[in-house]
Amino acid sequence: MGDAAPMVPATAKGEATRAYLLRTAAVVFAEHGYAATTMAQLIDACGLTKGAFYFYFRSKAELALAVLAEQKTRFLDRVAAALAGRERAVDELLAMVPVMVELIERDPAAWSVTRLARELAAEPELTTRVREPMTAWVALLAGVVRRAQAEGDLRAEVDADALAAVLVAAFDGLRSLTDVLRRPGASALFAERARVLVSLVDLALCGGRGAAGSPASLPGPRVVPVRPGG
Amino acid sequence: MGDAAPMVPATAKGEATRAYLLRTAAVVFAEHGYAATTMAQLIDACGLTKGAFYFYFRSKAELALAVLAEQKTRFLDRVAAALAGRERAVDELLAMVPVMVELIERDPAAWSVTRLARELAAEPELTTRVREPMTAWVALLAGVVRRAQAEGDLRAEVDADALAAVLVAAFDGLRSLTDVLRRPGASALFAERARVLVSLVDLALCGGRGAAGSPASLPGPRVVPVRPGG
Amino acid sequence: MGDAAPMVPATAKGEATRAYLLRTAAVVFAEHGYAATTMAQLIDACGLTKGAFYFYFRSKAELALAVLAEQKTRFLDRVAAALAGRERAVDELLAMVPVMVELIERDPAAWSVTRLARELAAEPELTTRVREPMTAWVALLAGVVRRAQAEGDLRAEVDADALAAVLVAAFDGLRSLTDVLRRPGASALFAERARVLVSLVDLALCGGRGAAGSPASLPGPRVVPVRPGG
Amino acid sequence: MGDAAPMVPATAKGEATRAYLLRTAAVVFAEHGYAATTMAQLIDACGLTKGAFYFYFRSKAELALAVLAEQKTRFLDRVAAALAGRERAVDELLAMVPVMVELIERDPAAWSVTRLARELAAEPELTTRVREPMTAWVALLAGVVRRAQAEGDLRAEVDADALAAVLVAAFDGLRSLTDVLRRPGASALFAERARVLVSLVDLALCGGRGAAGSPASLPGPRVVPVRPGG
DNA sequence: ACGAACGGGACCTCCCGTTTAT
DNA sequence: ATAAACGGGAGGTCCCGTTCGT
Repeated sequence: MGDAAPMVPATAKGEATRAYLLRTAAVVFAEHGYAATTMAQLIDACGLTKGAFYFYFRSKAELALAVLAEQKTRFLDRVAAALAGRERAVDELLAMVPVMVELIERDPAAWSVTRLARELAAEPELTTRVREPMTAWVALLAGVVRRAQAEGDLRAEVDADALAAVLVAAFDGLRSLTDVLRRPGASALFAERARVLVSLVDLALCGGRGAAGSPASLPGPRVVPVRPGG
Repeated sequence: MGDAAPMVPATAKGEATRAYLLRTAAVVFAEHGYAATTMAQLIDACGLTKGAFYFYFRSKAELALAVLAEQKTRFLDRVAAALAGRERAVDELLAMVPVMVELIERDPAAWSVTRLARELAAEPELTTRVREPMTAWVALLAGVVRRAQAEGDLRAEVDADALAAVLVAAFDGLRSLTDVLRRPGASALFAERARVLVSLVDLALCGGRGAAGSPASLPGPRVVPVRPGG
Repeated sequence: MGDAAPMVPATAKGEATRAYLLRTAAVVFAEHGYAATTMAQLIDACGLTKGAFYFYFRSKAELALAVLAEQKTRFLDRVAAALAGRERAVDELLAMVPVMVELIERDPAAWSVTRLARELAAEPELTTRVREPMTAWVALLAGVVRRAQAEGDLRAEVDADALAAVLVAAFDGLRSLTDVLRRPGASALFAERARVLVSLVDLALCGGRGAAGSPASLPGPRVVPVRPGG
Repeated sequence: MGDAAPMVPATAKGEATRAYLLRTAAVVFAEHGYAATTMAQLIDACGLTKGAFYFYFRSKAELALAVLAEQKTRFLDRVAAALAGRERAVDELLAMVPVMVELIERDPAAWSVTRLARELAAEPELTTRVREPMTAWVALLAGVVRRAQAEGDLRAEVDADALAAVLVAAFDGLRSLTDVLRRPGASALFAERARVLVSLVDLALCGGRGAAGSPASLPGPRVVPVRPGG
């Protein structure tokens, strides 16, 4: 979708190799970011030659862009799959964050997208091509929000786009903050804070529905943790 | 003494220059980030010479760290000043985000801190020195939250530290997202979304108090905008 | 593989180039020392490009270390070869210095090793890797001394290690002194003084055996020159 | 003596300061060598200002040259003083090395001269001015050797200049080697090896006289250590 | 004599994307 | 395709000797 990339190999094997490179590069980028990652590292990690590598991707930026695009689709799809089968949109909305947390825990490269996007956005000529993944996320969420509003499960006064943006941003910020303050148990911390975020939304806009049928006035224990570890 | 141990200027003039460099560098860093900022840029942005920089800061990293520290203090102080005089902690809490938004609009370098922190955190040896600004923010917020809880204006079940982290992260993420999606009117968008964030907290945990005396059940128009720009 | 881990060329041609670089660098280092030698010098001395060097050696220090190692082996081997076939260890010992003098005259880079070692030893992290060549020399000599003692040709009371160290040091010092006092005829001077050194050892510890069958009491003219050039 | 330096302060206080700077610089140079020593270090170590420092010495090279000259005189004088009062030249000769060892142990900067000389000799324009200290040493020794020969205590066939050069070179080489192989007990090792050097000379050319009246054929225990520490 | 700032050169390092032989 | 070599640019660091007010 909107690949815009040149050099798409014709053979099936070529396609497979390309996919492999993309996935491997995603991991390396996720670890060091765009600028700090060197072509040599990338090439090494993939185990092939400079020549071969440059056969698939014209340049570092080209590669990063491709990684971005692929990773976006991949993650979006997986989230959609995990969310499928829920009756009401509001349930999707509230389940989304935990699902994402779990996905990220299993595949840390998954959310590398935003980091890459941030770094690439700096170069003016790439800005446009980089917005996609972020806007896609916001759009996805906004759609869910709107459906929930239509179904009467979420206050109608809220601007769906704004709320979606806030949620994406908060999630990304949380990930980022946890990264900076990296220390033992960071992963658990991240998950817990993400839950706090969800419960904020739930309580404010959905009447505490997330708390499994409990009355809105008081958050259920699962949703708003009463002291971490307490 | 020779110039082996500059770093701490002896005269008032020196102090002034150092501060000037710090402020100028903050702006440049805020625009391009750490890695993408070149010493040359820094140098001619402030009109001094290479020597002057080397005189005050041993290295680019040293400079960035100093910017970080100064900016943190500066911003923290200004927010504290703007918040002073409020009777209840919950009012501080709810007012904080708008105050920060305003500060940032007036002085875009102010929030450059987190961007710098993120980039510097990548280098393992700096990680420790970089955590401070972020933790300082979280700690500040957590304090306010706890006071609001003690005063009975904010649900006691919420973990203050987690909530504080979520707020800081969300705010930062919002800023970041707005940056990536930079387009005309981004600033207004940022402000508006920040308000959405606040109202989430207000509605979820403070009973909609921020809505200037209006009953909790429905957000006042000022607080939760019904469609952006509408 | 990419160029992240060159250092060990895969092909014969690569091996040859590496060896060529090593030998060329040895000459340049021998002339100017480590610190005073610039990468640019090195690069155009061998006619290749910056990239080529970086391809084979991570850094200047790395290069110097490699030169050190190669030159040590090389020189050690050549001396060993030139000494082979002598019946008694004492003959090896006494022949060694002249042999080395000749080798150095033919290939001035050969003894650059010690100069490099001295300069590199200054940096604490290299000290360890730099000791090798020197200790190898001392060890080699000490071995010969011990064998000569065992064969009854050299006074047994002398500590072999100490004597070996003195000889290596004296030889190196001589070379160094001659360098500093560089002037026409320095090479001949060096050779002559080296002979004086040998004759000291011969007379003191081997009974003047070096003097080709002449009685110990008086040094033969070949061994202890009566006036230089006379 | 042959100071050749400009900027000789007229006042007594100026003279004193200059001397102080010279001595302090000698220590710093002794530790790091010429190239690795920075002006800032020097200035710092002396505790005064750049301006002040440059008032006394036009440049780093100028300073090093001055240090060289001063240190040479200083050391030469002290050795001469320590040697005075010996009846025969041969005794002076044999005592010289131990005396020097002791001096160096007490004042490590003393022998920094040769290191400085070596480094400075690299720059062609300084070569001439740098030879002095080394030649002075050789000349001093050669004089003693000649007197000993005249007094009949040292074989006459040996070329005095060559022998002197060998001794100076060997001593310096020993110092250098010990430096490179720096490890616990280096100082003691140096002293011991220096004794071995002396005994070589003694046995070869003076009939084992250093061994306090013992017959020439066998080195006395004090002179040629029978295994170190044994 | 001091602190500050100048001013510029040189060096090492790093890495990107290409090109050549084999 | 692989290893080797090209080719060049840019950035950070370092430091030297000078100069300006005070």
